[in-house]
Amino acid sequence: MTTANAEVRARFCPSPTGTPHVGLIRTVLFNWAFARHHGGKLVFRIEDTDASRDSEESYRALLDGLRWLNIDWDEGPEVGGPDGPYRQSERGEIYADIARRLFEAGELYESFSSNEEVEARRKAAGQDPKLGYDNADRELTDEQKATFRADGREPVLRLRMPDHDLSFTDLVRGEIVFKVGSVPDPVLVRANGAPLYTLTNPVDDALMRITHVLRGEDLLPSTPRQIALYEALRRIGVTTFTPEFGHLPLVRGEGNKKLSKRDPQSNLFNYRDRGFVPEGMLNYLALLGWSIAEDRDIFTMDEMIAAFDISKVNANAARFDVKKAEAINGEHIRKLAPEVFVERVIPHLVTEGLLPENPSDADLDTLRAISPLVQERVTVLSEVATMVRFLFITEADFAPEPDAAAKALGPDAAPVLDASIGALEGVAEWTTAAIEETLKAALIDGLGLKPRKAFAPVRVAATGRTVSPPLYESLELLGRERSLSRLRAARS
RNA sequence: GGCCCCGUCGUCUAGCGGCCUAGGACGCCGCCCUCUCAAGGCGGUAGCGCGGGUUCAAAUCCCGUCGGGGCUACCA
Repeated sequence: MTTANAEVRARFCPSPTGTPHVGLIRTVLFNWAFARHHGGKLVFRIEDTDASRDSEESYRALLDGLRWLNIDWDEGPEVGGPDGPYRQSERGEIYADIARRLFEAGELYESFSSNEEVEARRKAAGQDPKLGYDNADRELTDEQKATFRADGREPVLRLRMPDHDLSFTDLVRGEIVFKVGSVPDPVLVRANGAPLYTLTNPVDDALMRITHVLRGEDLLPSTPRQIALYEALRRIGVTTFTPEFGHLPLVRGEGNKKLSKRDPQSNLFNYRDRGFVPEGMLNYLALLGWSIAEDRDIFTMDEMIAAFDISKVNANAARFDVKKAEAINGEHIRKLAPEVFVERVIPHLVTEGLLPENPSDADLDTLRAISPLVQERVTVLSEVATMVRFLFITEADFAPEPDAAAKALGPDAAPVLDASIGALEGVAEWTTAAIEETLKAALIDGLGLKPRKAFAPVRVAATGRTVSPPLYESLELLGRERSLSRLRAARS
């Protein structure tokens, strides 16, 4: 396996079906980090040769997801490049031409066997039908082919697999050998002339001069036939080298199975909607099969690029652990500059109906003031909404949560609320310090209450929840009027 | 069934022959801080699937075994 050019050219070539899967994103991430680490290129190609499954919506979702994560590519959709087009649905003539050349060179042959016929032959020979196609059509005579055609049958084109073992050195797993005869001749072109993934994927990798193929382990079994195709492509002069392969560990869900596309946990956008930040999402995904150091797991993408080494990627499957993903995400949220945090939180508050599309300056001032208090206590941005809700909700809509009220606004609360109202009415300057001093004097000293008992009713009355940002600051931001009216409302 | 991959705390991982009485992180438990919840600090819980080799020495190498997974389409 020789790499003709020194430049690393990795690629990402998803099929646009459904929503972006976190496993797929982990794959781009590793390709991207690999390419960037080596100062090479990342080629982005869309494998949409199956019109029945691919959709424009999925294609756009893919771009959207990548843009959100700030993963960029050097050649591909929207940025162009020397080997376009980058959507396989637009490369029909290229595949037809190469298929013709391969056929003329004897690398492909016409095969007329139907699945039923193959299965029948396997059974007749006392073999398991699951063994698949039996290479029976390899040496059909012209007369036999003419007979099939006379019956109205059109052939598919199959690749003649070589008569030697196929081995390669996997970048992640080391030496892997597939015994000769263990892989049946694959179909590359349908009877109607439509090219299949088995043809288009290696052909495009060759044409785009891809040097390193890093993909999921689920594609490992297809490697021998791809290497065989590469050998054929080299013989007809389409390319001069075979890329290196590296198979990344599968991402599993609950249980031991591969994380299903149907599982909501696999949907990248679920995480975005819940308020994962790109920095956290990527950091967590990077940990699925790789680690930056023995004693550290929080890092930036620049750090990942600097340290990424494909040979250090772990070969065993990894389970996607939402809890840990959230913890990592929380770390990154805390590292955001305050103004950046505010910017990213706004869309979530808009979604929750707590802010209009274009928030007023007053709203923004309030948000900026409360932000530092919540930034350090959330793990995903959507949590911010529940924490600051009490500040942005209208008085008409405000009401303490039933559970919280039951816990903290019972009969015992009456004297506490009365004392609080009386004391706060006399506060000269409505500031955090003054509120704290006043409340402590009235409740702790005055009523002789434990702090825990003293502040719970006030907190629930003012914020509606037993858990809130720090109380005095919250009251200051709420303002004297709203604070007192909520306390009075809770009293009655 | 066939082919192939994988096997360190519950989970993600470090480890690539001696530094390992196995390190970090998430989770969980406890303590501190404290107006709540977090965050932060401190401490604790828990693991090399099993059996043979090789070696002075194995989580690390080899074989077997068991277990898990992937693929097995005229999908990608």
